[in-house]
Parts: sequence; structure tokens; C-alpha cells
Amino acid sequence: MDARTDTRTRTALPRALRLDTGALRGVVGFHIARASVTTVDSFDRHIGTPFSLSKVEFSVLLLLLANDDVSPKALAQALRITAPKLSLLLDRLQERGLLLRRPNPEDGRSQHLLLTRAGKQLATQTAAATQAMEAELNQRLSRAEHAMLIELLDKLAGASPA
Amino acid sequence: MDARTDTRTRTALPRALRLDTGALRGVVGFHIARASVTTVDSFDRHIGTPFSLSKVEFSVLLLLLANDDVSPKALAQALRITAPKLSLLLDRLQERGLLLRRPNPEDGRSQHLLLTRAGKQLATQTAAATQAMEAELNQRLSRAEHAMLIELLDKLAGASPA
DNA sequence: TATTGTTATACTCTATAACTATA
DNA sequence: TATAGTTATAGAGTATAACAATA
Repeated sequence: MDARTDTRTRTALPRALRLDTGALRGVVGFHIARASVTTVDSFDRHIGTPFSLSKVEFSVLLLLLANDDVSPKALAQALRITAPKLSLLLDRLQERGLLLRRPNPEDGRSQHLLLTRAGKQLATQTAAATQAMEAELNQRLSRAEHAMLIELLDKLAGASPA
Repeated sequence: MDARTDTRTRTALPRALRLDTGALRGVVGFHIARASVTTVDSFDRHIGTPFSLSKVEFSVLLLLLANDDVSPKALAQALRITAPKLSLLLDRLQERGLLLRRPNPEDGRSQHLLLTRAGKQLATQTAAATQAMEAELNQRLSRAEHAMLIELLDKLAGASPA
């Protein structure tokens, strides 16, 4: 398929407008920033817009779907967001009837977060939607490259400090 | 008594609670977001803080160092930022004496951006600083993995390098 | 005294709309 | 009428500080 006939306009720039990346060529962070334009755009179309979820809200739903008795503290660490940010985010998800905050019986300061029936349903729907989202990326990456990319990104992110 | 030392109700599980990433495991965008925490932190320490530059400001300097007669329009497209955002960004760099805006003799609506002597010096300094920055990442990635990662990210971005 | 979670506030980044000047 | 660049405004996203409840 000719790149010129690609229907998505955000991805391909006319050759004349492409700049020499110069010293940025070897800077991983620069290439990550560029690639994230693609992934964020894909997320918005497949999940963000149709389900009215931000990237972090989506991540929260899927993490709660896969883990029991998660506290806000643990979530904030896993997602690298601050506690105040998460607090407001959980408020919004709770107002939408997607999750509940239950007191931790073993520690009155802490909470257990759990998805409601509607929350589990939405989480499952969005999890299914990731299939089409990743399949779209596989127009550019083979399945092996896709897996390799994730492996290298994880190495770069490093095992989160214990 | 410190709960940490109370072994009666604790299992052998470590305190560090890493969550199951669940359906996020195969989502490239999620891993990109995690990896960018590492690269942004590294950028801030090596370049952002010591040179008082944002990521985009740094990218502008290096792109202008590598390309002549660049217009704001071309820069905005290359960096995927909006024209108003770039306009304010160029104001700041100009106030710092790092670049100039010259009218395009062939089109009165357009401009040519060029680095001042100080701008070239700073761009060169930061370009040199990327060596240490990337070397630090190579504690986690071999040189081959580093190159492979950039190649895969470029494929994903659809910005095939020249 | 330390920790969990919340509220309040501010700062950055980014997007959209309206404006100008040129073509 | 269309394009390049600017100005103005508003909306997310994120960070820090102060607070309440519990350990």
C-alpha cells in the first residue's frame, strides 16, 4: 500500500517537510515521543473516544480487573501518578458507577478498590477493544516486532524499584 | 509494634506489591508510557535541569542546528505541536537570545528560523550531553538493543528515517 | 511520629478560536 | 479565498502543600 494513499493524515508527512533529525537521531526519548503520537491517536479512536476514558482511567480499570484488593496507594505507584491525581480520578470513576472504595478491614487508613458489575463489563469491553487497536499497529510492526518492542520498552523502564 | 516485623499474619510474599498488568500486557502504548518515565527522568537530569530547557525546546534547538531555512510551520509539523504553542516557545527562545526570526524573502507570510551564536553553542552543548544520557540508558539496554528499539519506534511512528 | 487518603492551589502543556498580514 | 504566524482563552494533566483519620 502506497503511503500516499494512507487515509490517516497524521502519520505521513510530505517528504519535503521532513527535517533532518540531526543529533536527535540517537536519542531514544525523542523516538518514544514520536511513537507515542501514533499510540495515543490509536488509543483515542479505539478506546478513549468510544468509551469516554482517558488513558489512565483505562489503565486503572484493567489493573483492577486483573488484581484483587488493590489500594489507591498501590495503584498510584504502579501508574506513576500522584495520590491527589488518583483521588480525583477515582472520584470520577465512582460517580460513573464503575468502582467502589471499601475500607480495608486490616488497616483503617487504607482502602480496597473493586470494580462494580458495570465496571467489570466496561473493563472487559475495553480489554477486547485492545485487540483491534494492536492489530492496527501491526500494519506497521510484525507480531514478532510488536513483542520485541514491548520487551525492549520494559527493559528500558526497568523493573520498578521494590 | 511495627506491622512489618509481625510475621504471624504475613505470607512469604515481599512487601513490594507489583500488580498484574493483565490485558495491558500486550498494549504497546502502555509500555511506551512506562518507558517514557525513565527517558523523561533521564532527560531532566542530563539536559532539562542543567540547561533550563523543556523537551520540546531542546528538540527545536537540535532541529535548527541540523536544518537551514526552517519555517515555524515545518517545525510545528515535525514536532507535532500546534502553531500557537510553537509561537510562544519561539518567543521564549528568542528572549534568551538563542534564535532569530527572519522574514522569508520568497514569501512575506513565512519566516526562516536561525540559531544565534549562543543558540548554536547551547545546541552543541546539549547534543554532546545526549551522549551521557544515552550511555546511562545503556545500563539497561545493550547498544544493539538501543539501536533496535529506535528502529522499532520509528516503524511504529511511521516516520521512516531517510 | 508516620502513613493513607483527601482537599486546595498552582503551574505546565496543549487545543481551539479569533485576529493580522500576506498570497 | 487560502495560508503563515500571532494573540487570547480555556481545558486537561500534574505537582506540592496542608489537612483528617488511623496506625
